[in-house]
Amino acid sequence: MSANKNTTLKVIAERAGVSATTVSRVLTGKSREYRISKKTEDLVTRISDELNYEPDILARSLRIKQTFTVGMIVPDISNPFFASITRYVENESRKAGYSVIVCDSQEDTKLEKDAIRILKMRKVDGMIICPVGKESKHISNILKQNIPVVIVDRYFPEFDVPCIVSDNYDGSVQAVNYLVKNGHRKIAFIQGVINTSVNRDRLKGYIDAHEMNNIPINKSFIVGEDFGERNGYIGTKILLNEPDRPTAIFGTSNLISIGAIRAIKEEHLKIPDDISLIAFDDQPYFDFLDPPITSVRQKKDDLGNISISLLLNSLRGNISYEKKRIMVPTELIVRRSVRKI
Amino acid sequence: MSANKNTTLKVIAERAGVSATTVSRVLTGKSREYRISKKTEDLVTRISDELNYEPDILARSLRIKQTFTVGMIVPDISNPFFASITRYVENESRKAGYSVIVCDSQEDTKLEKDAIRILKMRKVDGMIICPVGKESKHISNILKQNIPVVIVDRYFPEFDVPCIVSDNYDGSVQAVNYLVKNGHRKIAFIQGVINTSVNRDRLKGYIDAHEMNNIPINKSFIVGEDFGERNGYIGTKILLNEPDRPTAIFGTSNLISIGAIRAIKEEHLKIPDDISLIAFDDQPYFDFLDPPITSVRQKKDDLGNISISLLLNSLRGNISYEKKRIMVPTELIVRRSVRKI
DNA sequence: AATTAATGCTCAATCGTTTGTGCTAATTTC
DNA sequence: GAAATTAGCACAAACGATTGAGCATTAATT
Repeated sequence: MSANKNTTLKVIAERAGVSATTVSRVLTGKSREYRISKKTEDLVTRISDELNYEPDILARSLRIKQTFTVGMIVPDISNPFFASITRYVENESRKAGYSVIVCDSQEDTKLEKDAIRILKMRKVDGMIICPVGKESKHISNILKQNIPVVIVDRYFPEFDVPCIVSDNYDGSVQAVNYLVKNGHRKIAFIQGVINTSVNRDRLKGYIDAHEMNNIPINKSFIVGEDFGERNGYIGTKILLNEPDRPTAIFGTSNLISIGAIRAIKEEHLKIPDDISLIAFDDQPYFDFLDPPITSVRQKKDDLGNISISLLLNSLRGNISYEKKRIMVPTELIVRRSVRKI
Repeated sequence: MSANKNTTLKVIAERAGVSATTVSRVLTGKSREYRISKKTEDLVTRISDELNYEPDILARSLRIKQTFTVGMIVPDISNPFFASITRYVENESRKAGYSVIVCDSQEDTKLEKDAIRILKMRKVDGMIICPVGKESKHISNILKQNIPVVIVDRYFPEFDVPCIVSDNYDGSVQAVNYLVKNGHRKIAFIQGVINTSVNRDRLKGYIDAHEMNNIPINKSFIVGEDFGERNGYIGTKILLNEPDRPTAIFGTSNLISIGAIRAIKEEHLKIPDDISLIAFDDQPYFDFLDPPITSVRQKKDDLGNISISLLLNSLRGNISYEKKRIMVPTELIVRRSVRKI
């Protein structure tokens, strides 16, 4: 009925009248290799089934130096972006026989370091990290210890490790181009955590798109310092009180954009009549906001699935562990938050 | 520098010229108890520090039958409701020295059973389960094996186990009362997964509030069968095409309500002019929807924090492990999706 | 001075697997 | 019919920690 708490190899061995070694070999599918007779094999498997045997995973892990667990570190699990990625990672891991230990770094490098220490202590077979992104040394240290790691979302150009990232540059270019096409030339940029790859790439896209369109950059239009709602709110407040107010705001995260909407409402302005808004990282509810928000969609399913399958591959020893950067395309979802001027 | 991969008790023991036993006792703080001299104690701790010793948690767990891990099962980690709860659970667990293994049951009882099997196999010290809620036997089985469990969100009245739930009944009563106060008498109810406690309690609140206000129940106003967006959409479509259309819709989850909004827009109706809407489970962005949605807020922080601290308490052997149901109050957040008629 | 008590530690078993090596009996080979 | 294979398994040592019991040595007691 219920799994017997104390069925060990030894118990099965006794009942079958063989050694624990033999039982182990049968149950790990090594009967052929070690010439266990069909008869004993059947006997052992039968008894094992009857007793509902489940190997003690701790003992096994201790011996074989594999835990069949992967560690996942995210800056904020309650952010739908990371929650979605986590979901795909968990699903695929389970199918492959791995469990996922989740750590939330709360956008804090210190906690991230701690999480890495803990995951190493727990002997995870590999890690998927969505790094805070401000520092990288503690992450390159993992590599030196030969623990497979996959980086998602924010990457570090300076060292070789598989990274799965959205095409942030292109998404940013698309967004700005779209604004320009609609007549905007005064486009503000509310950035996220400075010195993260994500922010750098989006900023570069913003700048390059301006150049491509021969529009000078107004430095006071670039504000902000993290990906949170509050930052979007504050940034927007500042922008709206510029003497030369922008005609459009590009909020580089879903939360930043929500904060921007709050500030805009507070100033009794209308989107898009008084000011246009474009967001990064599309959310299901963007369709139902007032007005529906035009945004750059990131493919969270691909980010999650690619990263976990890359990790699993390298865990299985497939040398196809290419130390490459994988770009997942972004897509502009046009709704009604941008006005033609 | 980096944690030495192979510092074991034995290594320290050799360097210190003592036995592994002594080292173990020193490092687990049992020097006094086993009369280890201050001198050896200092020596051992010094060497341990120098070598950056971290105990092998697998070996230790194997021996002491504790893993310092807790399992967390949720129906959908990408649902902000569960993601938030998970966040609090993870934070508190880490502070207490526990790690969290997260499993996503995808609202599927079969996967939930599987998750339980896996977590047991991994010898988690305890579990926090947000059950799918349609079946309970597999959960009561865990209890029989004396694994501490805390249930969150959806509970089972039939057996004794700590449950942390929102006051769904009261939230529902508040919502209906508010609608009635605004002149509504034809109130539709789009329900979630039938036969879950959450749904039963919300439905009962809906019904009782009708009774309290002497309003008869119209059975065709009760539709739906799960907590998803699609269900909200379909339910609303049906309701809007009733001959005797309701004047207000009560969507019993955030996703259901989003689906309702989609259907209402599709039918070219206006909230709240043509139809009023009230949602269960407030979301940060509800404030920015068109119009801002009135909703019943659940305190996810309390749900998460109470459940993990209850579990940790019982893990620490505090007999205060009361097999009780803990109700977390809900709160009506009035915005502008309900019209006075 | 002999006995008792306290001090400071070690031995060896144990947790449940896995694995290299070795051993016996049956079978094949020449 | 002796030697060489092969089949079929068991022994015992890991993995790295914890723990009850025990053993010297020194100090205290009578």
